[in-house]
Amino acid sequence: MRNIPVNPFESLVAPILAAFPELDADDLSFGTPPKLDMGDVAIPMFLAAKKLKSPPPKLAAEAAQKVEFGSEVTEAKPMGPYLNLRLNRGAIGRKIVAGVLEAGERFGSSGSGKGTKVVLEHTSINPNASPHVGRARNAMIGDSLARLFRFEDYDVEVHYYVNDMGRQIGLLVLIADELQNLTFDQILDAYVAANERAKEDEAFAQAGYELLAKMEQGDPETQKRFTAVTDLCLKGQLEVLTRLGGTYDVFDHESKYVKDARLDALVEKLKEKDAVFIDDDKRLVVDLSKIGHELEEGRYFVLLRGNGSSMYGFRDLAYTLDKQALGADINMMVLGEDHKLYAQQLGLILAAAGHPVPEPIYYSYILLKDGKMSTRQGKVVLLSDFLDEAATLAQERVAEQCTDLSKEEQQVIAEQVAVAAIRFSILRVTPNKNVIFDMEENMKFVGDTGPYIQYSCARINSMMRKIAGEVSDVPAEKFNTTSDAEWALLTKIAEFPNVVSGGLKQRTCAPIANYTLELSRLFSSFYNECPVLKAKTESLMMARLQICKATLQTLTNALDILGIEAPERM
RNA sequence: GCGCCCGUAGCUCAGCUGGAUAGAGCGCUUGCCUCCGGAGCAAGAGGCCACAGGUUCGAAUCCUGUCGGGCGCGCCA
Repeated sequence: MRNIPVNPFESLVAPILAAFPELDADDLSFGTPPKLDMGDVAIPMFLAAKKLKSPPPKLAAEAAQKVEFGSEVTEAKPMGPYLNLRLNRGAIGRKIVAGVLEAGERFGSSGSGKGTKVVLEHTSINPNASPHVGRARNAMIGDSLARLFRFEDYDVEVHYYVNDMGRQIGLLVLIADELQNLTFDQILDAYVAANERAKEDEAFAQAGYELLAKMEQGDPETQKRFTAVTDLCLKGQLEVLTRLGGTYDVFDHESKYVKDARLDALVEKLKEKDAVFIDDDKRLVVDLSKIGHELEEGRYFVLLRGNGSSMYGFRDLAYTLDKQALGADINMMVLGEDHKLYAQQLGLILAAAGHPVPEPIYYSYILLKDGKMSTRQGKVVLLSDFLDEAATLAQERVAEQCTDLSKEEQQVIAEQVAVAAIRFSILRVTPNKNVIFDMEENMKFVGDTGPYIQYSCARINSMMRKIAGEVSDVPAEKFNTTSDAEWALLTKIAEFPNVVSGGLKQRTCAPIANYTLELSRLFSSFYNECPVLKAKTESLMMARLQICKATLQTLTNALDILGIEAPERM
């Protein structure tokens, strides 16, 4: 299918350039005035004024006089530094609707990612407990980013790094042996207990290290025991993450990267720069100050323990090289803010050894109203708990609203509402800000929420169900949509491609989430002010139905990027 | 102590590649279901955009400092 660039104001460019030959298209942009009574579209004159060395207000006045706009412009007047135009809204609106409906599910994508491969690693939760919403922020950000890049035709491969190594897993394995038939629900308690005990029980802690050493040496029996525990965890975690709509292409196990010939070469490169040494405890340590790290804090990076076993970072380097061997053009990973220094350190090492440096996407922690989450104090919101409770509440609403649907159908919808609530509340916040998560607020489904967006979609679907036949994708020549509510909605729809490209550039879906809110609000106003099925004329009804269809298409495309499904009824 | 991120309405957040009168939601006050789905709409109250300087014709947006919060800083992953 063809990508339709919807730039409804394109036809206004040529007349301006004709009047001012010194300018080119890049000097012009189109925006919405703060109030619609100031004009339908505003053209800021700052850039053009700079080029022509004339004050913006003077240029705006001059342009209003000089430019010969065609029939699409009914009035041009300068307002300060802006040239505000009043337009033939029907003609421009028709272009917008036609563009959206022709592009369909591709509307918003410019397809610029075609032929570009992306490897994106995200989630990678330690196998120790059911994920809470804080951990899940990684999964939601990562999954939506994958969807965003795929929407733009990038070839995206999602990787999940399974931390099936390390001392803590060793301890967990020991505890698991004692308890027998460990279940996923018991793992967190077991994990906490194991770490507590290791603090007091020297022999137990030592046994953990020994087990880890055997694991590294490749002892098959030990590997089996580790795998049994980590698989149990991963399976349980994935069950919850899948409920959220997350998908993963490849699972990489940390234990695969204990020994890697490429690391020897990497260490050699560091030696050439005099950046590695063996310390008094026989550890292999990188001195990052030799390869660009300026501060004393975080200067040293340990690769191998005194007994020769590898540290997490050492394995991670091997893993990174392995991912790079896949030949992706873009290598991204979603990391918590606590990994910032660590990722920088890895980056320095990779760069010093002549390897490319992956691109990190950072996010900050989710806080609760009364402070930080604490697994040990039980001050957490488990993702599965939120989804269960939210789905129960949604189910009650759906049962009232959709009495003719089966219980199973109602449950499917309720689950979609619950997922929308959590994904939207997390995704709409800028990733590098802390979010304060309020369980109750997020359970109300009112106001600036995912369910509100879904509700807009359900209303449109409801109208579509009531009419006989299909709504044509080709608007009639006569497209008499002139009200402010219609115009505001249409221009917002036309913004979508820019929102997508902005998100791609900034590597975040937050602007897309906020866009769906703005669009839904404008739709609700339109819906309230403009009768659709009861419009005064047949042609007006059709035009409005087409606006509704274009709105639904845009919302659907945006929600798809966010990983939120829009049920036809709710 | 040092480094990175953040500070916008009572609360939760938009807006930040500098541009018109700083926007939503929740909560509070008022209207609106004999009208396409009230998970909604319309209106009101509520802001020294943390504070202090600077750059600019113009700063919530850029720079510096202060204060407040989050995160990190050599055998955890």
